[in-house]
Amino acid sequence: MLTAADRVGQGDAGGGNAVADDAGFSARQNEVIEVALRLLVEGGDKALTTSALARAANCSKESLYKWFGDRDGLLAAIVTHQASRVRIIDTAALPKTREQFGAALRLFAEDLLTVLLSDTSLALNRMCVAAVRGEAPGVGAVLLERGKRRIEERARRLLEAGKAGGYVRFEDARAAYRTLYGLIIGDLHINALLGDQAAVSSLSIGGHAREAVAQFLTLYAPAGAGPKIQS
Amino acid sequence: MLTAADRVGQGDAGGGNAVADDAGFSARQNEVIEVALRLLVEGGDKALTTSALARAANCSKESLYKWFGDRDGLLAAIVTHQASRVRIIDTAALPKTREQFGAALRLFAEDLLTVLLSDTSLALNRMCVAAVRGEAPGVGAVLLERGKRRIEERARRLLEAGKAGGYVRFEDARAAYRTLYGLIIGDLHINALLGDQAAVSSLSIGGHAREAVAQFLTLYAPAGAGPKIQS
DNA sequence: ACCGTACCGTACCGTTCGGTACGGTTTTTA
DNA sequence: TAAAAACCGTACCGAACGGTACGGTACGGT
Repeated sequence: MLTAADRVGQGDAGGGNAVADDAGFSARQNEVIEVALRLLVEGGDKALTTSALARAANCSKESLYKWFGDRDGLLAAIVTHQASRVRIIDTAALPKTREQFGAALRLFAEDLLTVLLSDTSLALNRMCVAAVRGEAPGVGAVLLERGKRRIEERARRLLEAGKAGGYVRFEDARAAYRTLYGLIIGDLHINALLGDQAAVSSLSIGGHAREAVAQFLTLYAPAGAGPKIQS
Repeated sequence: MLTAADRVGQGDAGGGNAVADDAGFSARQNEVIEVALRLLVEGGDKALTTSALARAANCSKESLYKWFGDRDGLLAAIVTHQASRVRIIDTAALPKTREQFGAALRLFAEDLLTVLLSDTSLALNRMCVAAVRGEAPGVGAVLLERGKRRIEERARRLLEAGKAGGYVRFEDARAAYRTLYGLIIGDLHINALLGDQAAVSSLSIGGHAREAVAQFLTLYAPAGAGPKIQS
């Protein structure tokens, strides 16, 4: 028996000639997935019914079940699709100077804020959070693995580069990343997830990112450097 | 017409003699609410159906609807009830020394971690997050107002006391609180909400709280003090 | 011209849920 | 003690959802 996660990316297995994208879905399937994502953003988890999706995307429910297996498979497909869209700007050019390192951190902070507070990400996170049932992994694991983990990897590489260059000092990379994440996000994400729009609307992404990175550099400054005051 | 939020606390309006607690619910109603909370923790949002609750709590569905109006009213009642349970240890004795201030911050950090990562809080937050529908405030607003806001108030008073005592320095109390929250929680909360149990299980509450508070004190140390190295 | 495949639109089925109604029983009140 | 209110257990209803089945259509291959 295939689980929903296993089924992801196995659509169009009948031998058609459609080309699959990176995530393994045909063009038509991606169209449907994007309509599903739109429904999800507009009306939340409850609005994304198979009937509503078939109507909005001009496809048949039978096709939905052939492509995605069941509703959970559809949800997993949406998460996978969106995770492949959020291209991680893998700064192949690792920072060579302290200024480049700070700039790379600020860029990461701005990207993280922009993505996490976007309507799309919020709707997706709400869906995955709601799908967690006790011990079952569910769709939330897919989002964790294909979304957050990859973002964390990017930051970890950046932090290691900063450590190698002597710009920051830390022992536990996991703890350092958690601190960086906390300084950038704070309680913004959970407030936004709970529907508090005021917290998000009155926020300067650039300014907040700069402040958070300055705080991080202060905390993880090498022993020799004096305390850096945030600009 | 009453909204779900308006109805909260108006149970037992028929003239019974039952005594209402702080949140406005009778003893019997609190029994039912706690059973509902247990169902929610065990099986998630989907498991908390009116029929299941009536069966588990040995009450009739008719009583449920008389007490709470509709399902949303029941959910709001659960949130209100739990928020009133999490008594904020209002440290009436504000810190008089730097050590007391640090200890109070550490206690706050431990309380915050313990509460936010508890099964009950996670289930409640999952429910409220899932209940957010676009522009409608929903139950999430109740949790924000009666839960998070009050915790934030406690921390804000603590921070102001620290500022008055000269232990910390900041301009924007909101920003300072967000930093403190971020240092304490990091990405632990969202990971736990998404079902990642590994991130939570391998965590020493006390140690992490101490570290986060040390970082906060480093960042917000008054200008005169030298950089404090975390113990 | 014929076939296989993929697909659409619609209808349909079994289940479940929120919400209501009713008879019988317990508890409160006078 | 008797009326009245609250309550329980069960049954019931309409609606909506996940999932399936079927007839009809477009299209590329042979």
